Amino acid sequence: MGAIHEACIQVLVEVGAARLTTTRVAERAGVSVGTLYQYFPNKHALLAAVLEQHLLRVVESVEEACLTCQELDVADMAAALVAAFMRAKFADVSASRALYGVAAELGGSELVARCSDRSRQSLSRLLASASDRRFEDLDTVSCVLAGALVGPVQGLLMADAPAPVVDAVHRHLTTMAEAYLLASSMPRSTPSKAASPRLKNMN
Amino acid sequence: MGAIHEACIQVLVEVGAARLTTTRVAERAGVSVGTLYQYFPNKHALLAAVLEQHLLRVVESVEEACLTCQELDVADMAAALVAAFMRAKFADVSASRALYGVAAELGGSELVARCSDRSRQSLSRLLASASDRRFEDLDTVSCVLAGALVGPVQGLLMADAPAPVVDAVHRHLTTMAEAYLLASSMPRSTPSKAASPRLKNMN
Amino acid sequence: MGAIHEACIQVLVEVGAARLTTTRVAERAGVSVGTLYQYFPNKHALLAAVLEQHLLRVVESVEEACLTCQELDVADMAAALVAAFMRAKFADVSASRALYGVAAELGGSELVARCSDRSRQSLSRLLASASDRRFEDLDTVSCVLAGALVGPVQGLLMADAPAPVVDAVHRHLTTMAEAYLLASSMPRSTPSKAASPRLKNMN
Amino acid sequence: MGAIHEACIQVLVEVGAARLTTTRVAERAGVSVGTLYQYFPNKHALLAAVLEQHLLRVVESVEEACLTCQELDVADMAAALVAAFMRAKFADVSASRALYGVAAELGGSELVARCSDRSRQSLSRLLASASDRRFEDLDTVSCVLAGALVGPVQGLLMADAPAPVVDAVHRHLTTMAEAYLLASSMPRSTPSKAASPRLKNMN
DNA sequence: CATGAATGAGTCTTCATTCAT
DNA sequence: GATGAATGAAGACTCATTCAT
Repeated sequence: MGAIHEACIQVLVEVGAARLTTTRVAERAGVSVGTLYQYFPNKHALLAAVLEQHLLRVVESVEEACLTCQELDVADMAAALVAAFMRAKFADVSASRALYGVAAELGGSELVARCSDRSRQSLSRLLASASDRRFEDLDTVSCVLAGALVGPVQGLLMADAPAPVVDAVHRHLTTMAEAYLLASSMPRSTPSKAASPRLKNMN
Repeated sequence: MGAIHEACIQVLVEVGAARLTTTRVAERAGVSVGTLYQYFPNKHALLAAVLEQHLLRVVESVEEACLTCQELDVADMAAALVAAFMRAKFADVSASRALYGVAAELGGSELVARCSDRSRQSLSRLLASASDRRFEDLDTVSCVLAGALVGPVQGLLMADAPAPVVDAVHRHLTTMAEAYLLASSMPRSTPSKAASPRLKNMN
Repeated sequence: MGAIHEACIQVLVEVGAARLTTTRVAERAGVSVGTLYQYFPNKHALLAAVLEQHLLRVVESVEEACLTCQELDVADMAAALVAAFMRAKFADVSASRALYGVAAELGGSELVARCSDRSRQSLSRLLASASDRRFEDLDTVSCVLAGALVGPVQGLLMADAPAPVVDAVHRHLTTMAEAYLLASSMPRSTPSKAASPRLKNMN
Repeated sequence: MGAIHEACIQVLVEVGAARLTTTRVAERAGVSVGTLYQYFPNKHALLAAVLEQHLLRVVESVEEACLTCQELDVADMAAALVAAFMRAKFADVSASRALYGVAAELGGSELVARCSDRSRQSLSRLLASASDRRFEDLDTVSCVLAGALVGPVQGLLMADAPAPVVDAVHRHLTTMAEAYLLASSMPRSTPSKAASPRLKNMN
């Protein structure tokens, strides 16, 4: 079963979602089609299972980072979040790339929606605990932040960007996340710390 | 033929990329399959053409905004850019949504890459002309910025978000773009100087 | 289309309903599977169409006989009915035999029910018009009569009975139909004709 | 195994012959497929066994009735015969209905033929012993009579007829059988003579 | 003996593409 | 140029049967 799962990813990476056939996956897994269908009721379920695992891995990585950074300041949160997200996405680049197509194909499936939601909720919780700042519209912020990470990373994956570029983008995403979080929040009544907000006010 | 093109989008919207067939498109366009094949060598070409038009529309909208904002300050650029991008993407929501799947399917096609590149170049040119700021790593900034807009917008489209949410995100994206551009650049020493930007224009 | 229809019957005759495949039918018809599916939405529809034609042929033959014998006496009706039914069933023995399996497979389909009904109604109308007799429970009589013809004929078909046997059964069925009709009815008030009824009374 | 046998009938009743699978039968019987194949060499054998049992039950019921009515008069024979046949067929209506499809599928199998033959022979022997009448063409009569009972009963089963209809048909079948037997025979000259029937018994 | 996972040939069905009219 | 019937390769899925445990 794990073999089929793995084979599915390999086929996805090699020929893409459009040319993936159950027979090919079975062959690659070293089993017969019949066996494949003993574990997955149909092709769609197979793809969904594979996609789910991938999405969950990323979501869990994000959730974990969120829990770890609880109550830190916004800058630390931004850095940890970006790092966790990229680590998860780049853990298996080719799989991430291949599954992008699957996610699109499975379109409006609640699977994708569910994972997005989980991430956003973790994010909202995290931001609400920020030591230095207070957010008005938590849901919008977390939704925009999540999207703003996903977009560029997707771009890197699709373009098969080389490591230096990935690193540069990583740094920029951190900068952006921090800047955005500061810009979309107000300072908490804690002591003397109005430097960066003041900067913001000037724009 | 425009009718076929239009029909293709309609079918895409109604049944999705997976269930789109050349016959269905032809029927919807009020012509025969044979005629369809007179204008497009194969299904792939048809989809590519439709996708290209869509992407070009967005790219051109962005390029136009870039030209218009040349030499303004970063804050104005951010606002104009986000507005132009969202206007283009939300001009035909269902088409945008439907074509998302097509873009994924056509995967690494150079079509998508080409459009991304064009946008990034426009963006780079634009940012280089900013009256108040100077960027070190223009390419990374424009690439990250572009991705950071695409991501959240994609999310809105897939979730079929209602107008108020779209507006909220629009505002946040503007905030984010501005904050990011400021955070990733340094203040220009001399106020009114448009020499290097002007040079840029000439390329 | 007629070719496919015909081919379907041939395949049915040669390999039986269980081993009939759409590909085989198409091959036999000298067309491709695709063509077959242009005329019949699926295998079931094809079989249903073939069965329907067969059943309709028989039903129409019976209906015609019923119309022709209107208002004759019961004995003549019985003879004509049996003759019409057998003629129709034995017009294409192998097809009749082959379609028996199809009818069973398509089981409770309203197709079979509809045809049975049509026959029974014709029969009821016919019997109601008998010049010499009056029936109390027309529906039961026609239903039993129809079944009593179908049963033995089915037996002949399945056993591939030789002509002499068929003829003998034909004669017996006529005898039986006549005897049954007389036994299940009462004489009409018309003049002096009480011979056969009297026989009935004695049983 | 009886459990498998029984399970087979249940599956037949519930999902029909077309959707019957060996696995489903095994599951229903509470054993594994492997075990099923220990008792039946293949699916066909299983179905044949089940069908055979059913047919034999009916045949034996008829044979028993035939033995019991030996040397009675034709009217009593008809009544007893019809009653025995219907009792057997309606003992398990759903099973009878389900097995109809199996019988058709197993088509020209000698199984069906063998059972028909046994019934016809019993019937012939019975009729030969009739105290009041003498038949010329015993084989044709019994074959026609058997068929004339099977046909209407099959119709009732397929239509899932309600009890009153079944009763009405029962009565009509009795009338018909009696009428037919009288019409296809000649009166015996000597009343009490059981020589030839007795001879028949010895064969 | 029982088990049930594995097998893979065999079915139905779809659809991009062609080409004679 | 337009048409749309014909094509047939390809794919999803089923299920009778086997055999190692």
